[in-house]
Amino acid sequence: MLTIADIAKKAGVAKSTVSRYLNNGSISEDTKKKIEQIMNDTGYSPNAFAQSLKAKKTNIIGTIVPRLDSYATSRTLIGIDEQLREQNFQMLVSNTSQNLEREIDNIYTLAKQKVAGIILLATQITDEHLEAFTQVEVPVLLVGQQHEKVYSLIHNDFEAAYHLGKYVLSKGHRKIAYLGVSQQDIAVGINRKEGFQKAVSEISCDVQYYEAGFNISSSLEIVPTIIDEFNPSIIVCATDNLAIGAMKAAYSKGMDVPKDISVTGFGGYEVTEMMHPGVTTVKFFYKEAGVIAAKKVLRLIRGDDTERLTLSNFELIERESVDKK
Amino acid sequence: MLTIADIAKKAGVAKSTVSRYLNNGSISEDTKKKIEQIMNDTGYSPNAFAQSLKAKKTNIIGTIVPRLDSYATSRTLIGIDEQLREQNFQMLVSNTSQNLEREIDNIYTLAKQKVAGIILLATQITDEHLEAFTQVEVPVLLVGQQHEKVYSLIHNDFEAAYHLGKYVLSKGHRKIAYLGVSQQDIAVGINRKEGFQKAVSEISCDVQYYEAGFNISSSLEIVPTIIDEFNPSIIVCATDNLAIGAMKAAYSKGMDVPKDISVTGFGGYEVTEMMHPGVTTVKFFYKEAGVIAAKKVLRLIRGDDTERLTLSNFELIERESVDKK
DNA sequence: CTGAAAGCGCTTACAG
DNA sequence: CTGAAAGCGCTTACAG
Repeated sequence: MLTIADIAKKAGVAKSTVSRYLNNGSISEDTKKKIEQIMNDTGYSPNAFAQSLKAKKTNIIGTIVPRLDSYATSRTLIGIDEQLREQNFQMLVSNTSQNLEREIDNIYTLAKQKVAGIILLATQITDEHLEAFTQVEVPVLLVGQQHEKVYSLIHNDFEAAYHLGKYVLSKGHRKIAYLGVSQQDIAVGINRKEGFQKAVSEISCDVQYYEAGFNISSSLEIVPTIIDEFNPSIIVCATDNLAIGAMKAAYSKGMDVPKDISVTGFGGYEVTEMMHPGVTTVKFFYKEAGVIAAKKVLRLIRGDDTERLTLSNFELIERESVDKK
Repeated sequence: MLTIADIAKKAGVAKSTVSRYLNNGSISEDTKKKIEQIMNDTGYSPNAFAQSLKAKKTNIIGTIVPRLDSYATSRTLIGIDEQLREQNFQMLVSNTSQNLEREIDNIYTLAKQKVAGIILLATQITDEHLEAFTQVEVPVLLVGQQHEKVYSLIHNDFEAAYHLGKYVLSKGHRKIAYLGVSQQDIAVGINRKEGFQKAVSEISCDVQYYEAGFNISSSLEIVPTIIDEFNPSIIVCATDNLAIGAMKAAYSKGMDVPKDISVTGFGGYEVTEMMHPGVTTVKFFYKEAGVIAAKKVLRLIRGDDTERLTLSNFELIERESVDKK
């Protein structure tokens, strides 16, 4: 393994000069060429530990995720990773298994590891979060949730839900069950619901609101009751998983989707396309959001200015799970 | 941020003594207690960069994955991460986006980063791989593929496929399409196929073999042709994704699964349960395999002996996508 | 533009 | 069992 001293000797200069070359300090064209030559010949690359020890920072971006086995998470990570790699940064992912406490811990741990920045795929922001953000002197970017005190990148949940609501109404549905999630989750629990509410408020119709957990089995449980008690013509679900569970539940009751009941999802998971019937849903661009997120932390790190809140786009995807009434 | 010098001063000992405490060298009960006390009071934790620079190794396990957005990958990573965390090791994941060259590069890069070990979620092992394994002086564990020269953990593809084949036959199917993948992939392309072949060789029946890529759309393309030309009573797919595509394709042709044609998957992805009908498949225990993998590299690192090849278990899950003939 | 020197926070022979 | 010193591979004022 070559060190900076080896390069310096070969080039006939001092270590500091080589270091300057590496850190784009001012050096003459001549020495620059000489060093460049040797770098190429030897394939030297600096020892990251030594760099970090001295410079007290790294080119690592810590990414904290609530879970690894989610389509949204995976795709977002791919986007982050790609962009970071391009800029010679490295992604370090830290999984919290939906444990909020571990999320807080991770913020401190990553900071201690001297990461250059932190991207948090957030579910909710507590006071402990805010405390941690101010304690650590590392730029933090929220993805998926927003908070006025922190730089955030969110999917346009409100607009998307409004859009989807209008679409559902345009299909003639007037007896609608909305299956949402806990309001602790601002983006999914509140923004989506409110966007939808705005849409249905603009026309006279019968809407009932229900709440489930985040997993498929949770909607599998509640949907039969919804059908028995309310018998809607459509179930609008706050996530694709909920929609998948709803469809499964409908089938179990011997109903056909969309003939007997329509269903919509939210998120645009790949699997919604592969189901039968395909699930009408709002698609978010997770990978693209990841790319934007990476660019945004990098700006934060470099001190370039960037907007407080960035909105990522959406697209309504019409498939077969919604019937015209 | 406290350094080892601060602790030493507070404890009235030399830095080397504190270092010995940290690295369980021999020190007296007395000084041990004193230092322990101060550690607790101050919440000191050593600078990982300095440690790595000196000790020339880390407590990081590099994990190379071909893709991030796969159920198998995600679940395996979760298992690895959990186990590593428990043992005070850290997981660094590196995504190659199915680029073999990047896979090789990553082996060298991780080694240069002084990771303590490497776990490779492998797809195929080339000579360049073997070359890299011997070059780097870091323990390497293969997961999902085996090679006689490398420590490996695989799912029991052959047995599982044999088992599934017997099951299909027991359901009365005698005109069977097997939809496999490239034989470059030993585990999925060869072992599964051969296990299945062994099963069908034990009884007289009509079997045709086909090959697709790894994604849903690939089977979506080929399955209509299979149905038109061969018209099997069942399509046995080498992966769940292929099965999902096959079902979608069947529906598109106006056929009902399982009434008109049966389908089986392989892998036990969560979504197979949520489809309608549920997909009969072989389930692998990815997360558990991840845990075992982590334990295994740790043994390798510590020089404890461990078996060359470890087999992870499977379970046949009967659902509704297979009809009795 | 360039070099010599100090120092980042650890670990590890070497003596005692 | 313990301490003083050297050194891991870099970076960064400080002089020139």
